[in-house]
Amino acid sequence: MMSVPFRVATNDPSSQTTRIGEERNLAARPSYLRPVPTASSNDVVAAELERIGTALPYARGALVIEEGNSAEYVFKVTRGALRSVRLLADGRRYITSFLLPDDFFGLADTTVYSQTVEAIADAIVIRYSRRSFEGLLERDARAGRHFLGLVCGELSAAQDRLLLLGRKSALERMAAFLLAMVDHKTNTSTPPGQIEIELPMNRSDVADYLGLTVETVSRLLSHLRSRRIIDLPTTNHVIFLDREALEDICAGNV
Amino acid sequence: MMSVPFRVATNDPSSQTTRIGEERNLAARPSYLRPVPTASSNDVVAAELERIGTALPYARGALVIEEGNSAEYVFKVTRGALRSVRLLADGRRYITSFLLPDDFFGLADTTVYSQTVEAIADAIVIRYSRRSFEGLLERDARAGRHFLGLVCGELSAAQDRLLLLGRKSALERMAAFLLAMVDHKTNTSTPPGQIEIELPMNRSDVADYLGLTVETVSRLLSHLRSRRIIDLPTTNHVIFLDREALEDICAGNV
DNA sequence: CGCGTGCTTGAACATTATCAAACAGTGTGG
DNA sequence: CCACACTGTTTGATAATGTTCAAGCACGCG
Repeated sequence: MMSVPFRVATNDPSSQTTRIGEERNLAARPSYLRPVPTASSNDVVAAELERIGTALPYARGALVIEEGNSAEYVFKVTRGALRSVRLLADGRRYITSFLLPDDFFGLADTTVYSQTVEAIADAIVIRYSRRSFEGLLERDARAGRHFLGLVCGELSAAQDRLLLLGRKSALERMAAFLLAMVDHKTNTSTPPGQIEIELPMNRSDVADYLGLTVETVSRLLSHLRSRRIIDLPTTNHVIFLDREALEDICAGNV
Repeated sequence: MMSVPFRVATNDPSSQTTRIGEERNLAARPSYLRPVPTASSNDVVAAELERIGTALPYARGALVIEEGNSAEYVFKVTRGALRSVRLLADGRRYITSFLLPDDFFGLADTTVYSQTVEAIADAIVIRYSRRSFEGLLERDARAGRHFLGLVCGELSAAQDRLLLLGRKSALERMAAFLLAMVDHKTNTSTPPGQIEIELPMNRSDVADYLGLTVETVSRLLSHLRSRRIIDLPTTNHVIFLDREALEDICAGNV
């Protein structure tokens, strides 16, 4: 019922094998040598992007972009996980989104970054200069449409989260979050009825994502465990014992 | 400090003079007769749009699009005001945005509308068939970039509202809302210190926009009035007596 | 004039935050 | 290798913010 509150992902499986600590410039051939586009829109855009991007590694905790800095680059996650953060003057924090492989970020900020992005696990991101990125959009109408589609998906996800924050209870938010997390892991074809995931973020991050406090998040998870809806063998390892119950909670059937 | 939580507006002053009850098809000349683009990007896109749009009037309370219906059209507000609504099964409601002149809507929904849009005042909207709209994007890279910019702006506004809903108090939300409303009215060049606006929406709409209840909204407005920060000569007429105080509240300085 | 809808105000209540303390896991240094 | 410190998590008690329920008010309309 709920759509996934994470940034939409593209479907190109260009799995980078770059290791942490290594840097690789993907801009190899000059533009006049690139092949004439023949494949599907997404493939062509992906190829164009690869030409102008640079893969960068970030260790857990590292700062990728900082709110207020000049928005010179656009990024795409290849590996790992990051968080996109907005801060208030008095220290209150809100996590706009968790960024996972194939998610873009920095796209919507045309002059200055409106949020800080930090790695919550060792990560690899591909960096594109905004100039070359805009050049791509200028030349290729398909690229524009492609990114329009991506940003529209993000907008739709953001609006789902507005409803979540504006009108749902703490327990409903938690259930929605867990379901979104597990649905994002559709690739892991585990047998139904015994699905499990490893959360890449800590309680504090979950709290700041759901607009709650760490204590409430902890209590809600304990509550779900006591109801045998989930299990928590370790802090970040969640086993889904009763997915339907979560969906009921999500739908408002306490 | 807060960015305006309304949809971004384009800058083309193509003020329609169509009256309520009238319908006008703007697609006059066939595409091969349209002039070669020479003006700025926005102007060209606006001209293209005018060619494929149909102006439609909606009376106060009328339904423009309904959540779940096939997303056949894209719209742009010309006159009046509308609300974009998401509903939960049990009746809880959230207002994603208020739509004012020059705002687009329906853009982000590619297959099915994800929200209901209703007129909260008599309104005129221009309707574009998605097919012709997509055709425009296909042909003209500038159109794609133009709308990418628009949707990015909306995304950024939505993220501001996520922070607002996730981390701000009721009073802070109210102050932010009032400031956003008054800033949206920058065209009315009233003398500083005595700015006033007429709210197009009722208390219930404000509540569903800020994630509060009608009673809380009412109490907050009374509170601000008793503090001589605003005045309310009639229910929807707000006079700003102390804008700085509102900005302080917004910034977290109670 | 009386009804209806939307707004305001009050009192009791619920949910979630805050404050506080204990606990678990991990890495460090003796 | 163990004790210690550090950070993140859990749990409990208390408090605050905002909701719910209830009643009265104001404005517009038949």
